[in-house]
Amino acid sequence: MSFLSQLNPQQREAVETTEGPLLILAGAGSGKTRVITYRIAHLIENLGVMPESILAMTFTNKAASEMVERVDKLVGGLSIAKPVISTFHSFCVRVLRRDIEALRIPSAVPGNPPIGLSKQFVIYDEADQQQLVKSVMRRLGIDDKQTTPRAVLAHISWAKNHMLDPQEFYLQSSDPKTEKVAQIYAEYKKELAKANALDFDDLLLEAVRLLKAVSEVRDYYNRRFHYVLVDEYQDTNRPQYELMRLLAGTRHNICAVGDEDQSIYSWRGADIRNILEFEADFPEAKIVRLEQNYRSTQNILQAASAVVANNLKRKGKNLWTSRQGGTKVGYYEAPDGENEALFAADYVSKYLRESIERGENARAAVLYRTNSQSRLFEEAMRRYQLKYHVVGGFSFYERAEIKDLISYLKVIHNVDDSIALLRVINTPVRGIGKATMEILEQIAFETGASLWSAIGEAIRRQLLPHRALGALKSFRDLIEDGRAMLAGNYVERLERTAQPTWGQPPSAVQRSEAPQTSDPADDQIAFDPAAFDFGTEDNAGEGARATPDDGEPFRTPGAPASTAEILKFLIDRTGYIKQLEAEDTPEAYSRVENLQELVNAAMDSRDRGETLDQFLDHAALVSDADAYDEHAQITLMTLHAAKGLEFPLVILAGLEEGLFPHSRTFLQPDDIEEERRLCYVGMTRAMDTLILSRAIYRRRYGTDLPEASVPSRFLEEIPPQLVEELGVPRRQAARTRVPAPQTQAHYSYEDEDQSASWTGQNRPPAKAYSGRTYNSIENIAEFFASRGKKFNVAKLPVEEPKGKRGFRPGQKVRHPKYGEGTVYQREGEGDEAKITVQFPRFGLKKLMEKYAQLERA
DNA sequence: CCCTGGTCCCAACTT
DNA sequence: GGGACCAGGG
Repeated sequence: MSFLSQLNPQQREAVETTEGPLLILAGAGSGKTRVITYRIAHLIENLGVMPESILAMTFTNKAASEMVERVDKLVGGLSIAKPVISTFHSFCVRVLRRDIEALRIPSAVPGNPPIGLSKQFVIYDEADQQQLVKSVMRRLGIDDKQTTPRAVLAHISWAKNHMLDPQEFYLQSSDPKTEKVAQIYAEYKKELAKANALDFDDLLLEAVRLLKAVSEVRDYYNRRFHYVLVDEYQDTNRPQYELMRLLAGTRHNICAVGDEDQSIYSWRGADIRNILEFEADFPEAKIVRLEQNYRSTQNILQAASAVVANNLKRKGKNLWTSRQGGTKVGYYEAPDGENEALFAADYVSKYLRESIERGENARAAVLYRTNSQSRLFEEAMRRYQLKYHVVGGFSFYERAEIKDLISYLKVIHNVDDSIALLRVINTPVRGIGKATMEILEQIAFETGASLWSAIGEAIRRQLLPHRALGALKSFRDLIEDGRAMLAGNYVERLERTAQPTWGQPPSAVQRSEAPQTSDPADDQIAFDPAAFDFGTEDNAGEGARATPDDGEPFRTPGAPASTAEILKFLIDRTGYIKQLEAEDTPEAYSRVENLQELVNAAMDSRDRGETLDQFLDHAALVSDADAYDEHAQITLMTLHAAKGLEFPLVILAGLEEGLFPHSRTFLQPDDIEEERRLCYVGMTRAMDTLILSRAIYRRRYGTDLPEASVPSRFLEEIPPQLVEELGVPRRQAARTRVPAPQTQAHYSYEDEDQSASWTGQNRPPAKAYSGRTYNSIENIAEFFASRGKKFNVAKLPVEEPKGKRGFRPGQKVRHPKYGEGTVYQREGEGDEAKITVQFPRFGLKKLMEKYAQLERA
């Protein structure tokens, strides 16, 4: 009971109103998360509600895990049962994995399998979706120059977010272009079904459809969950809204928390009406407003409020803070983007140093509108030797090598996943080229089956040249072996096929054991937590592997192999890592490291007792925002990713018309309002200091000449008395000529006398990035690798060439095209021999000795 | 059949 | 700044 005394009267009212619909309008920094977690704790501790009958839904995994942690602190140790705190998407995946087969309908043809997805469905990410749309468009003969797959996908997603199926979408389309999109949408949907796959939007849609269509399933959840909380309610879309209503059942114990001023996801289908019309949906609803801000100073709050006050579509509120005054909002006008970034680095480093000296919370964030802005800030931070953390951009699971291996797992998990299959069928190359693939696709199309079936068909009916068939067979064997490992009958398969293809056969005692059925206790009493394992762990029932057994592939013979074991098998058998190591470039080694990291992730997953499909779900559902590290001193991220966070210092960069607000939003007044809310979100992240900045000249694409920018309209919306201009007087900006592209020296502060400017004494070190001099070739390669660039370091000649006819390093040779050169290196033997030759005019060339018509010179 | 280099075209936010 | 695609050489 004691923790309730830590709340203000409004917060307390929100916490103690447990029955019936409740809308909590929580202004920025008003203690929203605190209210949600205390409310859960109150239900459990004071009212004796069973934890597992509480469901809280958030948007990001990060928000969910923070909530879990905080609830744990409040009621920790009280009970093993836990409330279910999950993202919408993860929740839906769990619901679907359990019961999606209830949506199946029997086939019209007796004996045929039922129509509809199986529990083994896979989740398609954006890249997968694009591939699929592209192939559909190709087949329909639609020119992808005029209508890009990207644009089509955006339309499809829009339709899904508004719960329109292809027919409905077609009926409402008014122009030929949209009609075409509807046609693609219909085909796309069929293809997904064929692949036993769902895209992100489907996860929500299908869960809603399931709950609507199957009353047993709905009843199950209604018996199970008595209290439902929804976080970030302003950002829910139509399917999420319906899901919430379905889960609320007849009890209507629904608690929605949100702030209409922070609605920033309308492009994802978020419907601000959900929050504005909550009372209409639930007439008996109670509304509590949290208007005391505990985060920001008065100056910051006033400035932010003044901006958002220009919006028409809002309920309006009066946020107040007891933190009177505070430093003014800073505004810095940089001559260009590079300077803006250097200013930020300079300011942050000074700020952090001073904070640390005063023993204060030393954390800062640079926020921007678009991910591509991060590059300049990263470079500036490195120049100042500051450690920073970037949220977003390229995520781990988007790396090519990671996607390759994940795709292998996907195919093993579900052979009909044609998109994954396409990705790996010739990766690493095994001689399955374009011609072969065209025939396979033809077969698949004609038989109406997946590519996998087409492979079987092609082999059975000998529809391809010998060599292609061989390659296909070896691919099929690889996948079948993986599947056998997964099913736990690898040994049987080995004995049956009598050709051990991989390493040494596991020293296993053969045991015929059916692949574990995932959930034998499907229909249990409503509140057995084990029956519905939403928790973070505790799947550790019957099927779980024993202790970790790194090193040896099989400790439990005959049992299904873990994801990690299958991964190791794949890496070994495909020679993926070996091939990378042979490349012998910094980039290749960093890929190897990534793969090792993937195996580690799989081991962690196994230790949590997860199965392959759970591992794949995780890989599909982790997001960039989840990579946020709260201990990092400096964080760079987009405004969207910053939602829900707070920092003592916030630098909000790129306040320019066209960038922020973004040019794509100019046409629609509603879109501009959303940009303004985004600005509000950004400004209210700041606790003590808020700096806004803008570049007078900005380069749009790497090489183009910089363009002059117009200050963002949001700047003018801030009352001038709250703002203080920082740094360089205007004359300096005027003096700045349009810089020639890529001339680093121009921006170094030593160039111009700016001792009186904002740079103060804290000059950037003269050395290049991270203070290292990159003078040797290895260093340069390392530098490029650290920036994700390709840079091949020629291997020093170490081996003695053995070939009798071969050319030796040092020899002079003549090439018909490149002229005379000197042999630098020789690799491989016989037909495989490659020699690297230094040509005076053309540089290093790696040539196949067999083909290149080299002569002695 | 694979690899490289050149060219074209794109570039908002994210579960 | 970079991904996708294509042509040409090995």
